[in-house]
Formats: sequence, structure tokens, C-alpha cells
Amino acid sequence: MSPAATVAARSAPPVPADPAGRELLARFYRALGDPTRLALLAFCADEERTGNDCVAHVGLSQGRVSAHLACLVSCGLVEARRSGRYAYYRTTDPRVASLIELGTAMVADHAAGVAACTKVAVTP
Amino acid sequence: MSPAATVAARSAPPVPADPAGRELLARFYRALGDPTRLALLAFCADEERTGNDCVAHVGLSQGRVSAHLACLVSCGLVEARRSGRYAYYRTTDPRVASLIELGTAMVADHAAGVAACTKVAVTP
DNA sequence: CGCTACCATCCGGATAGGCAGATATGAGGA
DNA sequence: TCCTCATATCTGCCTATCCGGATGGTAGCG
Repeated sequence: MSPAATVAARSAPPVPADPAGRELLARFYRALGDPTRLALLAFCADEERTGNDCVAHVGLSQGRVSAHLACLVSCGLVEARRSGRYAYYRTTDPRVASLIELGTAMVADHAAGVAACTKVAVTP
Repeated sequence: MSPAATVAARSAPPVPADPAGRELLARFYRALGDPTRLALLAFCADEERTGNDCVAHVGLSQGRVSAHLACLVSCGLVEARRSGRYAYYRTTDPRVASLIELGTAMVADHAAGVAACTKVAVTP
């Protein structure tokens, strides 16, 4: 009973069997793994934003924000439109909202653990 | 067309407004952003696996695999059970499968872009 | 035409996170 | 009790990725 989006709760998730595919998937999640990019994602979700709007919103250097936006566009998380000398960005794919919602829900259930997880290397 | 897992398709995704919350969410996605951890996630999805099983499966050093598993457990992506001198790991939360499926679907649509996205800094 | 606003890319410098190998801890078995 | 196996944690090295600031290109406007 489930369309594609409903996904399975059982056995094997569709993690690619080949290392290259896993590397690609991991890279995609890393695109979501930066607080600045998450802020941009949310900022561009409601309406189209220009690059300058984004720079003003996140408060980082213009070059840095441009690179973050390029990353989001490249990974399919944000759509870009050029008009004159402006670039307009917007989050359009509904799957992005689903990913964010799922992540937020899981973090809510494991906030302490996530905060404690320094990944692998401890840096005291 | 969708049960809980399908989630919303509308505007503003629930990205935390406060920087600390975004940092936490980003950290969670980074836990998914490593090919080894994705392999472990898939490996532990079908059935319970011991740490040794995991080491044999991914082929990295025992210490490294243990740390990866600790990270997955800490972030709520895998459940751990201790019995005697063995540790059993298993992916139980259905939201994990949803996250993987969504990610896989998006990567399928933007494979070239994801592959080209060296994140922000180009490393020639 | 020259000027300025907007956006993309390049350049070092700093830090997080990945890896192997060694070491520490706890449970069973002889 | 002593030994061995299954895990967990620590140490040092290295690459990926982040950042600000400089540089380069292009579109409107006076």
C-alpha cells in the first residue's frame, strides 16, 4: 500500500550496493549537513530570494553564500533562475520539505545524543 | 496520498529558527553523510548484526567501525542491544528508511550535479 | 562610455572528521 | 584464576570543507 513516497518500514532500505552510489548518496546528505545551507533552504522555501537577500539573511561573506547556493542548486535542493543581473533562488522540490521534516522529527527524539555525537573523533 | 511518512509538501519546512537547533539538525544529516555509515545502516536494516559482523562487512578497522556504530546509535539511526560480550545493532526506526528512500530518489534525479558538487571548496 | 550593483570563482588559512594501530575493559571458558 | 574474544577508546596523521577577502565578469543607469 504504498506509493513511492510512503516507503518501506521493513527490510533493506534502497542504499546503493556499489561504493560509488553510496559515496554519491553520502555527498547528498552532506549538502544538508551545514547549518548555513539549512538556513538558506528555509529562507528560500517561502518565496524566491535573490543572492543578496540570502547574503543579508545569513550574514556571511557574499562569496561564501554564493558557493553555498551553488552547492544547493547542484544537488537539486534549490532551483535557480537568472533575470538580468539578478539570480533568484527557490526551494521547489517537495521532497526537500519531507527530508527536513523527517530529520527534525528524529532530532527532536534524540537531541541529546545528536549533540553528544562528535561523529567519530573526540576533540576535547 | 500519504500517511505520516509522506510528510508535507507545502512552504516553510520546519527548519529550526535558532542557530543551535540548525547546528543540531545539520549534525544529524552529517551522520548520514558518510558512505561507511550508510553501508552499516543498510547492513543492519534486515537483521540484528554484531559488531564483528559489521567489521567484516565494511572491511575497516574494528575501532573505526565501533566509532561509526556509536555515532549511528547516538543519533538514533540504529538501536544497540548488549548481551553478554556481544553488541547487537539494528536499524528499527522506519523514518530512517524514509530518509534513505527520499535521498536516493533525489540523487537519482540529480546524480551529475551531486557528483560535481565538491561542496564549497574545489580541491584540484 | 564610464560607473556601480550583483553574482561567481580563486586564494590561502583554520578546523572538523576519517583512518589505522595500540591500548583498555568486561564476559566466558579452561 | 588465567586466557581469549568482542568491544570501546585513545593517539597521531591527513584530507575535506568551512571561512573571509580579493578578483573577474556582466547587466542596467547616468
